Amino acid sequence: MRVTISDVAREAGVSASTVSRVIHDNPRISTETKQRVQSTMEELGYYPNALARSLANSATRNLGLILPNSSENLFVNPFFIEAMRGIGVEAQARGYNIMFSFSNNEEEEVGFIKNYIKSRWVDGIILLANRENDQCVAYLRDKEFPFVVIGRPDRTDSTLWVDNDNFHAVYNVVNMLINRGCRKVAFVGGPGSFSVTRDRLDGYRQALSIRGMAVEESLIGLGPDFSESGGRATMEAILDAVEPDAVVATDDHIAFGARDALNGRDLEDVAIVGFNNTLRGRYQSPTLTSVDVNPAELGRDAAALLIDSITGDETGGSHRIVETVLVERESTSGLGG
Amino acid sequence: MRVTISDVAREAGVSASTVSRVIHDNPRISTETKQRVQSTMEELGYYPNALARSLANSATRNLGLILPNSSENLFVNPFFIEAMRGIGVEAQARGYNIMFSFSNNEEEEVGFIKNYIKSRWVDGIILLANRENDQCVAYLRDKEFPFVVIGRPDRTDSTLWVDNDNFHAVYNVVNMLINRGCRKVAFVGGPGSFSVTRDRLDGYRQALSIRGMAVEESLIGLGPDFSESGGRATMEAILDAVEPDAVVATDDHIAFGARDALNGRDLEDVAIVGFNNTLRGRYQSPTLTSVDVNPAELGRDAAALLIDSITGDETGGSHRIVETVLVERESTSGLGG
DNA sequence: TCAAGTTATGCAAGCCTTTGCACCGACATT
DNA sequence: AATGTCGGTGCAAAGGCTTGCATAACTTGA
Repeated sequence: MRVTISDVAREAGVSASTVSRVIHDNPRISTETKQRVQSTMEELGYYPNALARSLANSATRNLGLILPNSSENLFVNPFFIEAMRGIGVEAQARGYNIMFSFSNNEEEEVGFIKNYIKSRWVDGIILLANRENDQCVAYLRDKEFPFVVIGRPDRTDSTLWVDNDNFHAVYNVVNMLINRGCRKVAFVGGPGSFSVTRDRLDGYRQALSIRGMAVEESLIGLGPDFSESGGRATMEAILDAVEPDAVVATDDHIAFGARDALNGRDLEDVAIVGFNNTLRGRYQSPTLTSVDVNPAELGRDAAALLIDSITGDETGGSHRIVETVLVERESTSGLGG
Repeated sequence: MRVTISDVAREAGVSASTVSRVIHDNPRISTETKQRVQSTMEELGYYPNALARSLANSATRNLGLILPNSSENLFVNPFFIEAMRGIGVEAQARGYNIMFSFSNNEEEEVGFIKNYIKSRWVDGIILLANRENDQCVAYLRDKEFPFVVIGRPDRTDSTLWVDNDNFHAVYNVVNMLINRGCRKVAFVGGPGSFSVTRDRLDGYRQALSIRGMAVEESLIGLGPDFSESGGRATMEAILDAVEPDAVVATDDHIAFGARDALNGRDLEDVAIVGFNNTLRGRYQSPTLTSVDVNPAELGRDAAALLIDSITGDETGGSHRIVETVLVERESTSGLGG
């Protein structure tokens, strides 16, 4: 039989409440009693039953993590595992456990969330997906259950979120390209329905404007997804109208597709910058300059924000912005300094 | 306030025990009562509290997943996320939740396991690491706590495990290489302390023997780790003694290192086969033939085995072997049919 | 010397379900 | 008519911890 709080109490000659207060370091316990109880706990090898504890104070110190549509090729990039690592490390450091679910569609995601909440397994939920008009967000908001979104949500009020400064990231990239002599920078994005795409496009436009360069709409293309084939098609469409000297793609896979299209027209010298710093970009020749969005940090901050909110610490605000890092490789090395 | 079992009981005019029995579909409840209670539950939106339930029957329907040393570059290959997906999908399908921890070293891993067990959060544990002489395994065995290992453990008695048939996988690869005309097949492995390395080496030796070819020890090299640099050094050492016409490496990264060494001596035509079917192998030119170890299946089987064991279903045996698949690409395309 | 504080601790209810055992009424049996 | 059987329910304990309130012993102050 397992040793319980009352075993400790009996052995130490006190009541269970006293033992409980010792565990929680309640100041109303005398030093002497505290020490006696502590050594008794040690002696008996007492370890609190988390279930009973959670039941008593309706808080589990568990967080639920909802991973998006698992079948997607999203898993080929290190974003998810890295984000999970960031979340895990932060949570562990603060005494929280993580439960995760893989879902195949939005409906399933909502189902998992519902189950987590109703069965009372978790104190808060982390969403690793940031679709527009997200049902999960809607549900959580409706239930007023603590949650945090990685990626900027549709409505930023009354929602915790963590994201990169996507505007600024692209702004800097475009600025760098202009500094190095590029004059016709194309933008190849993913779906415009994602805030990440819109923010990056805004950064692109702004950078050109600030430098007094006209924004040519024919240099801008948005694809149907974040895939290589989407990038290829989008790039082709741009190339039918105009010939750029540099391309900013909102994902490495899109960038590879774009490069394919460029190569098909013997435009091997066009500079390319991608996003997400994938392993493939690091190895496939020529290696790809890419913006690292720092997924581990995104995860860490998301967990921190959520835990703060659960514990009532609102000093951290409602969101965090994580720095991006431009990793330069061969795909931009042909440019001047 | 949340609706509890006694709310339902009161509303339906029965006792809480009856409601509980209805939930568990106890045959001793009359059909009439059952239906009345069910509609009352529906009406009130009752959802059982998992904590109270777990406390009452000392079973949580949670599984703990221990991920190995997170800082390792192991995460660059899709093995982990895929294995996690397999585990997650199987567990979910059977009504189990997964809790995970990232740890930095073996000691931390044991700490997490200890916490999971003592705080009673989980009913079983899945180890995604398979070191030799693993402290986690030792601890779990000592506590007689249900667990499963992905990768063959040191002692296979009284332990659940899931692995590939590594012997057979390499046996087949070597056989294929011989069939296509190779006569000097080198073996570049990771540390010999891992069973996976030893099994694969055995398969290599056996394949040669069966075909009546002598095993030249100078064609065999084991490296210090599973890294690219390790593979390079090991290959160099082999090349100092003999010139192979094909190489079997026990990991794609090792294979890339080996290729580097070969290229350094202008041996671009040597065929190479790796393991783990990494994304990099798929894209870095020339693309790499590799053995896919089917990590999602490994995860799925591990979860299934563990859950069976927890629920007392021993019919599935104590281990499962997952098929591997050879994915042929350019690195072996120069060979004859 | 007595009321009013303090300080240290215990009591018991509460968190929510599960389940062994007891019970009750109805019907069958002799 | 007395006894046995059995289907259908309820009681209450158990699972282990937390916490508001009560209480007892001691101080303090007037």
